Amino acid sequence: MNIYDVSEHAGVSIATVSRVLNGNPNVSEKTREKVLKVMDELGYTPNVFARGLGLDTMQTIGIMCSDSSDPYLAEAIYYLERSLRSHDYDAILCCTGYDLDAKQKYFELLRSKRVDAIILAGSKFVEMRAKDNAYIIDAAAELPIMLVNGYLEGENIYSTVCDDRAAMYQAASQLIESGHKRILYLYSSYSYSGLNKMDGYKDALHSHGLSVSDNMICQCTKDMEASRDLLLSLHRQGLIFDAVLTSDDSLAVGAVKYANAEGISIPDELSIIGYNNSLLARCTDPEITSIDSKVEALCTTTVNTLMGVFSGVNVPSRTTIASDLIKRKTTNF
Amino acid sequence: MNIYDVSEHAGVSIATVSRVLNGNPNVSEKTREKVLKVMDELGYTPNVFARGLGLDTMQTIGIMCSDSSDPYLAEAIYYLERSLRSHDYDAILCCTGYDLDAKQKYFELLRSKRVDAIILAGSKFVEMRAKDNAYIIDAAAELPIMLVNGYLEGENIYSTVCDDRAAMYQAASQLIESGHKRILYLYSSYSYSGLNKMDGYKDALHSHGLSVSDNMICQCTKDMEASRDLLLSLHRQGLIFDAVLTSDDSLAVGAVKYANAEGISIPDELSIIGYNNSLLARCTDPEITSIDSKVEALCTTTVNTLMGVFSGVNVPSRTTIASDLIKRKTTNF
DNA sequence: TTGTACGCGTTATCAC
DNA sequence: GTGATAACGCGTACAA
Repeated sequence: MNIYDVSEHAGVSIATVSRVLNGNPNVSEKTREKVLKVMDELGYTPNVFARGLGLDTMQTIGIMCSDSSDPYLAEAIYYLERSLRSHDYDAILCCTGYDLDAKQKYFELLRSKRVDAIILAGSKFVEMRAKDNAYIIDAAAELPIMLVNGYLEGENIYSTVCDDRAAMYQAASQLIESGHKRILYLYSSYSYSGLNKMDGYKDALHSHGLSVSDNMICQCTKDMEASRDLLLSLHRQGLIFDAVLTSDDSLAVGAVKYANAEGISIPDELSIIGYNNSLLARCTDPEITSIDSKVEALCTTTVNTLMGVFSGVNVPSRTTIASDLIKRKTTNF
Repeated sequence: MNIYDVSEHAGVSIATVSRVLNGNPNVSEKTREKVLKVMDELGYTPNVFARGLGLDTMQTIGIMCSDSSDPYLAEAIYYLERSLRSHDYDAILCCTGYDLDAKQKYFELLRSKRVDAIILAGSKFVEMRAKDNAYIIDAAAELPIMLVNGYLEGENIYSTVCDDRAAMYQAASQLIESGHKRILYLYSSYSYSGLNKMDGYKDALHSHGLSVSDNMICQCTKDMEASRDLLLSLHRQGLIFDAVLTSDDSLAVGAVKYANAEGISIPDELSIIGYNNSLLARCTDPEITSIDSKVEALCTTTVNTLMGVFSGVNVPSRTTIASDLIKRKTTNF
């Protein structure tokens, strides 16, 4: 079943069928109706492979993410897919894990599939060493690269980020201004976003005349049990803290578990702030005050920017979206 | 950069280049090396669109799911993608929502993209009325349809399901045997899986000589706040229950919140069992005993079955995977 | 307004 | 072991 069958049954040429198919106005109403009728009768569907070959596009975008089962990334992928589809683009998903070699391998794989663009979802795709990002910058010569919550400078590379630094600055400041003096900072990675968050925390302490001490900044696997255990052990080692600020909700959940386990009252004795405002923040008792990093806005903006790139509009290479602090029961403000 | 360029530079015909590309043994070692060298020098990558047109496949599978941000489905999609990719297949994601018309529309869309198979992830794709599933059964004449945790009978349709009925039967039985007499059943939908779960609950009561009463079976939006509020209102209306069995972890989280809010002691006064053993079950205090529906096994089995279908092996049209009860702190066994 | 003919880059079927 | 050539199905100049 192809365009020739349709043309034959309708008694017109394939060019006319193609015109009808693509809404070309240079077809008489009568012919159009005849062709549409035949298409319907034959149950004709254009062959996307042939179309792709001719136009050199299948209207498909590659989405890379380290782990789509992570609540934050799962949401991002959901919004990206929905948004892309509303623009008639398909999304090929590719979960890469965290290994640089694997990321590069999958990146090349997607390129070989001739996707129209690659979206790197999450902050795990920008490496510390510049040379490790060269493969992205090089590829951008051939197709647009979109970063969701990551920043990389380069021609044809577009970043949409949440203002993590400001978000953390604000959160830490509110903690300080509500009387907290010893804020423990818990983070899980040194990504672009991770570093910004930490800077926000440090800046807030500085601005308020507090000193930043290394033992109040702790790295922890992004896992609630790991976070709980780390806090338990720090507490037993005698570390004093009256607030925990975390780079991810899962770490904050661990903090709530720690407090509940030790009979520490929240927020009277300990305040806790999470990040991402995911489902997790609403699971615990008390529910967690969390920074909303605006995933949906981040994703739709990314897709809108990409559509701008496709249509040749001049779009910003970097868009920053402000976050919100969602106040719940783990803080006293 | 195409096969002609390579053939020209290597001084061979395109047929030979194609043979080298596809590992055809009828090429002399010398020629092969020469061609490979040229390919490397020119940075040649075969055009997947052209290949797709010729072979009528792009090695792509469509994955449909109602909402990929749901923790359970997000995990499923992760495992499906990973497993498909390990077999050199791409995954096109399509989030459909819950509306039947939309599901049908996207189903046809994926078919028009000529994917090699469609995976329906989650139990939301089998409708109560048989005629509403006709579109799936019809499509199966042309491509394999795989259901993950849903069952539909039909030629070229393959289902991989968790034994929800047995899982619920076991969970309810354990509650009864540990002294519970009034088990409230909370569910969110009438899907294939949803009905099986409910049957398991009812069967367990019957087997243990307890009567099933309608007011102990409550439907609730799949949302923890909705669940908490429903239980609060039931409680205040005077309904007595000593256990809550739920069709989803989010409902169980709501039950924990309800108990914590009312000062009801878990598990002494109230036992709670969730479903899916998702992240959510580990967020609360106390952590929730939950039925592990074995998503990973479900997904890898689905993909393995699909590969069997592709290779013409005789595969079962239905595979059932046993679940596990993961005991935590909301039950006293 | 409509039709012809070619290009897109493969794979596969022949001949040699 | 290798090469010429025909599909594959569409879009689109260009011609009519």
